[in-house]
Amino acid sequence: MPGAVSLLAWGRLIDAGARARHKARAGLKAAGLPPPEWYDILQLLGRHGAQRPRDIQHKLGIEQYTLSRLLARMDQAGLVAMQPCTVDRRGQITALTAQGEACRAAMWPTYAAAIRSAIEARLDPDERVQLAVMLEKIA
Amino acid sequence: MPGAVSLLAWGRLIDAGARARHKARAGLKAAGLPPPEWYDILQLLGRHGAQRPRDIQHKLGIEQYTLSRLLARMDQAGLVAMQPCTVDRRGQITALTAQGEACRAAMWPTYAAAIRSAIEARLDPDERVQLAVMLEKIA
DNA sequence: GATTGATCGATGCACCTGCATGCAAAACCC
DNA sequence: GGGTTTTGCATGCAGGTGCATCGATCAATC
Repeated sequence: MPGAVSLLAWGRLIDAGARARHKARAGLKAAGLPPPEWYDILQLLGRHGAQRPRDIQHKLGIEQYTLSRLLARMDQAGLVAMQPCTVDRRGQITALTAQGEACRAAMWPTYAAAIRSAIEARLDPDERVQLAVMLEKIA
Repeated sequence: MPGAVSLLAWGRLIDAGARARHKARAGLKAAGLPPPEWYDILQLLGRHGAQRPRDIQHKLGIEQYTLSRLLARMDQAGLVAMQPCTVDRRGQITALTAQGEACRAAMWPTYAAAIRSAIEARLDPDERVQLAVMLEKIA
């Protein structure tokens, strides 16, 4: 049976995580922008170059079917482009389009605001470090 | 623009929260048990007695429409009973049934295991306190 | 180089959630 | 009291998620 402190930490972890995600999503939606997952993908493709769904899936920890449909929507929206993969004909190369990069850039201010209001507005610098350290052990 | 530590903390918060929730849900489902939200409601009704949806909603921070359907399913499953509210005929009193209490008890070991593996297996006691404190400031 | 098994990605289905709205009862206000 | 606003809960609809499974391709073993 978990101790009281563990229960407290658990409850707050679940709650804080849900709230944070929800707020970020709401802020983006209010600005007419896509959800946070899109940002993560756009960012990954921008930083690390075009890659296969499988790799994105592992790096971001998204379920296979979720990512598949996510990419389909983003492709539909013109933010990424799917190209046939020459070395493995099952796969596809998912590349960031110019429009995709523009979208990522457009999302950043709003996304960043959510992060600031969740983390920086409530924790001073050394508390942020503490939180990051504790959370690393959990994830 | 958020600092690097804030970004790190944010990412881990989102990730750890999602992972924790997902693991708890998966564990319960694997044991043929209802999802974690059900536990929270059953627990609340057990501890604090029968009450109206509105109160549950505020205490647990659930969206109104989510709770409405959640309670409908739990009622359907016989875990709670909806009784007309005498003091406000719009409302209903949601009460825990014996079957509901049994379900809550049956869920606890599995739920507790998820909490232990997420918190207690990875943090020693004073780290748990630190985490709880940091998360309180965020939530 | 053929068979067998594993991996990649898509998708049908059922369920769940978010949003907007509806209806009914209460609270407010003149 | 009569009309307006607010509150409590339910729900139709659109969209997202999880699960299982599929077709296609690759890899491994013989």
